[in-house]
Amino acid sequence: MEKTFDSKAIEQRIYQNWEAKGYFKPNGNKDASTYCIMLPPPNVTGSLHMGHAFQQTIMDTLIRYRRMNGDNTLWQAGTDHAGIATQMVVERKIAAEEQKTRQDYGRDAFIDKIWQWKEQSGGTITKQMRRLGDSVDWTRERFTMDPGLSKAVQEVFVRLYQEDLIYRGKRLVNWDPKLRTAISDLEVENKEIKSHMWHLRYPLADGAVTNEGKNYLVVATTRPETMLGDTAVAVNSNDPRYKDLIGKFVLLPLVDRRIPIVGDEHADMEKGTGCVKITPAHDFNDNEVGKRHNLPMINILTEDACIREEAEVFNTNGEPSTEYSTYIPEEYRNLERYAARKAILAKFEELGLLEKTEDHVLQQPYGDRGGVPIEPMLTDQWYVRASILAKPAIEAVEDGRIQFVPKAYENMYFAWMRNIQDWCISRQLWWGHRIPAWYDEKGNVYVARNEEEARKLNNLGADVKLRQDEDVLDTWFSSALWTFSTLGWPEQTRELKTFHPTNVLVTGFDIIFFWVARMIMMTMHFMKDENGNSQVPFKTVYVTGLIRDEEGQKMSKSKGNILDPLDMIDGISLEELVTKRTGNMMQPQMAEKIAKRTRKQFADGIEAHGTDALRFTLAALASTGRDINWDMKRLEGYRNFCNKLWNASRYVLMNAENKTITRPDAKDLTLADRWILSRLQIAVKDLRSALDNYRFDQAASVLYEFIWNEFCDWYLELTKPVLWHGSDVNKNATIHTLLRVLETLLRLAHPIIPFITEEIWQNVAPLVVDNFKADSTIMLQDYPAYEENLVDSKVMSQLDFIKQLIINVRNIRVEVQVGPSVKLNALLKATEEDAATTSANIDFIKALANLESISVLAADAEKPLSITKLIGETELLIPMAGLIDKDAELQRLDKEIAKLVGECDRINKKLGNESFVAKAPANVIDKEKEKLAGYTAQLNKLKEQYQSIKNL
RNA sequence: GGUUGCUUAGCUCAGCUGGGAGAGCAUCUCCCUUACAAGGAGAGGGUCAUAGGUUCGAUCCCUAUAGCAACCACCA
Repeated sequence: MEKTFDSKAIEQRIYQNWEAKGYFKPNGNKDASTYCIMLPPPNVTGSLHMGHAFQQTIMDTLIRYRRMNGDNTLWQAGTDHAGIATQMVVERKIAAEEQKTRQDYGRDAFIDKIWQWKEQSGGTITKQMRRLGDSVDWTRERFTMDPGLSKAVQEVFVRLYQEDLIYRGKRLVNWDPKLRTAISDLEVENKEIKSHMWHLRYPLADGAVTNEGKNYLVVATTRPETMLGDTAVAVNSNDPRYKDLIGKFVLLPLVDRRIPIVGDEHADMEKGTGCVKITPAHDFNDNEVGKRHNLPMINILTEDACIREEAEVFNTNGEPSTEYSTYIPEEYRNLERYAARKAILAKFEELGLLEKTEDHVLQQPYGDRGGVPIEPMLTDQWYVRASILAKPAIEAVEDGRIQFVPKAYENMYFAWMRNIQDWCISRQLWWGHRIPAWYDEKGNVYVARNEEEARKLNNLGADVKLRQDEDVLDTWFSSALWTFSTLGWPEQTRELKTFHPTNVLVTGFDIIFFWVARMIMMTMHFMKDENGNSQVPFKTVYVTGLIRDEEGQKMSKSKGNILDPLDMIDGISLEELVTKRTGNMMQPQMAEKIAKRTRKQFADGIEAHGTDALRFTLAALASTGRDINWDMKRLEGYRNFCNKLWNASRYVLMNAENKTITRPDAKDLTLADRWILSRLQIAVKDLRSALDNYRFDQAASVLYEFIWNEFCDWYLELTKPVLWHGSDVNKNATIHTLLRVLETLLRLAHPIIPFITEEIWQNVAPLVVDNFKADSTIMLQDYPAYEENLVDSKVMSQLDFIKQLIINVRNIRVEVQVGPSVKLNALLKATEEDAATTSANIDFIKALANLESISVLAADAEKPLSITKLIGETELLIPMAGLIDKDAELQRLDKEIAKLVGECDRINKKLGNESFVAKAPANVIDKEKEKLAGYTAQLNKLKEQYQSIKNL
């Protein structure tokens, strides 16, 4: 074996073997319990980021753990077509390479182009998942636009429509003028921007005047350009300044539109001027006001947010209306919205109608994909009546059929679900599931699984021309069906029956609303058990935090702080890293800054750490669902840990080499052997409990602690005296124990660090596993079970004493500055038990503490001048008359005595406190008393030592 | 504006139902000892954000404050 673990070469070889042998498939055991995790489908053309690596490490750990437990285990994987994101990528690509738009291509050709792109780049992320060691059943990989899944989407749409849970309507939606599509509320991000508040004068009509005698009202607005679509001015009905004007009219400047003054609670007397311009077609609040007052809606914008040549006028129900003129002054026509704003403000100024301009900070809604301000826009869209579907979905979490880990996220879920708005599911895109609705020439709509069915169901003859709805569905519509569509629904497949409901969903909190909530709603509506009760999609939602950079910043391309998990695994040179971070940027001006920072932070690039180190780090950081600030040091530490395990294994294998090792008699085991076997059981117990409770951080620390601090630091050292000087039976017993413990802990650690454990196991298992089969794999071995009867607490306390003894000798060496190579003589004034332990294990003690001799003094023996330490009630003495630095030793003892006196005082005070004695529980009082007794005994011995040294 | 979470060693974070705080990294000292210098043996380091309260006892429970973060809503 090499001195270090060559992760790159070994990992890929191992993974290929696993996959080729079909180890990732369910075992099909009908008697076993089933365990299923659905991979949140990543964007098919995307690539792996830290969040994926994090979540997948957790999923793979759970899956491997369950698989080793014998469960019939399925990790279902697949990818998402990611409608907007993918379409944008391809649009950018054809723009850059061919100077073409999707319209140049035409719908069908453009979609073909996307499919080509998908074929070409679609494998990236699944390849990366393989590098992570993900044990997903690749034979069942799915894609949201597969025929099967598309059928599920269609079926769900049609059924929901038939149940009146999907409807079409002309409503105000969040419109992305760059992508020219509607988006859902969730896809809107508010950004704080500096802008202005403009106060505009609207002249009163019919000679009306305000209380103050003015012949105009002043409205305050941040969006003056929308005034072209105003259909009212609202004032508060209780506002003494204006209430008399309610029912009168203003004459809207520029278009001379006579519009009413209405009284509405929306107008806040405290804010602005108290008068609000009402633009029902371009503002959500105004739209509500419009409904309350039966106001017409005037759409003045095109789908790319330019001023129309002619407005569209609708009545309050969205039907075309002639109540107002569609006239728009020529000077504003076709102006982009912000140019229009400028022009309109200029005109108001010119007319003397711009009363004032104030600085104003406002939250402006932006499309999360397009990155431009969204525009509330009056369009025909499809909606899901989410509030109805939400009801059972809320109940399922309330009554615990679905549990969130950490639980705190349930509140977030409830808050959103209890106030859920209808979900706009149509998108004016080309890439996605086309809406299965057809229109005849009169505009009647027919929803069906296909055109033929539409005709048949509605008795439409061949002479009726039908055209399919142009729009596609929101990507999240198909992802919402993920748990059952991937298993074959609407067919009643065996997989669906076996694996649904699934067990755990591992995902980020950022998509609880986008995905988790909608998945629960859709699944519970469509999936029923044999009794007709709703099935949940999963029983547990494990919510991870976000992985941020070392400064706590979100990782993003534009910030140039992205870390690629593959680079942590394989390493990357500085130049490549800089190129990667600065290449293909949306804002090239940032490139220099990013390059500079990257060069500073990663002066030597990134070293290869191996998959296992990355996975172990991610597990160790997975604590409470909090965000994680990524720390390269942590990764290095755990890479060292993997190396430690590797070298410990080398030690074990070197000692087992060319020897016939047989199962030893129990009596031939040394104390150290028996101790590590006990200690191993405790690790097994702790690790199982950590994994059962989704505490991957605890699992990692149990492994780290056991492997490094117990197995390597103590046990391996304790085996050396046996292997070098011990009897043959002891040697055999110790080597056997080394192999047995190593083999067990490899299985224990395998779910988190699969590669290194497999590689070592292949060498260790043949030496210790009964009936070892040549082509077996660690991933299908039994996960270690806790065996309580193997835990010997007496052995553990004996070894604990030995450890303390050795540590104290080492401490003395440092205190008196005697190097570790100098052999010392030690004496003990020991309790009967400690004396027995010492003499039975004298070789261990002598070897690890590097002692020439150690002997137990008789109870009444004179104590020679020594440096002395206390181990419980036993005194350790190192006679070293000439070596003692009297002052230093006295000082040290002083310090220790003072500390103990302090402790004793505190406890005495506590025990003297009447209310403490009266009210504290008995066991707490006993504990304090015990402590006091112990401290007092120690104190006395220390004082004795102090005296003897002082008398020197 | 509302909600939730966070504030513990220089850094990153654990700390289960209240009984005088732990890890890794970093720092300091000594050691290339036949598994490992990506190592070994030791050491130092904390008013548990602040102020009140409940309690015999508070890092933990309650209230308020400050700072940070996220989410939701809204600002015409």
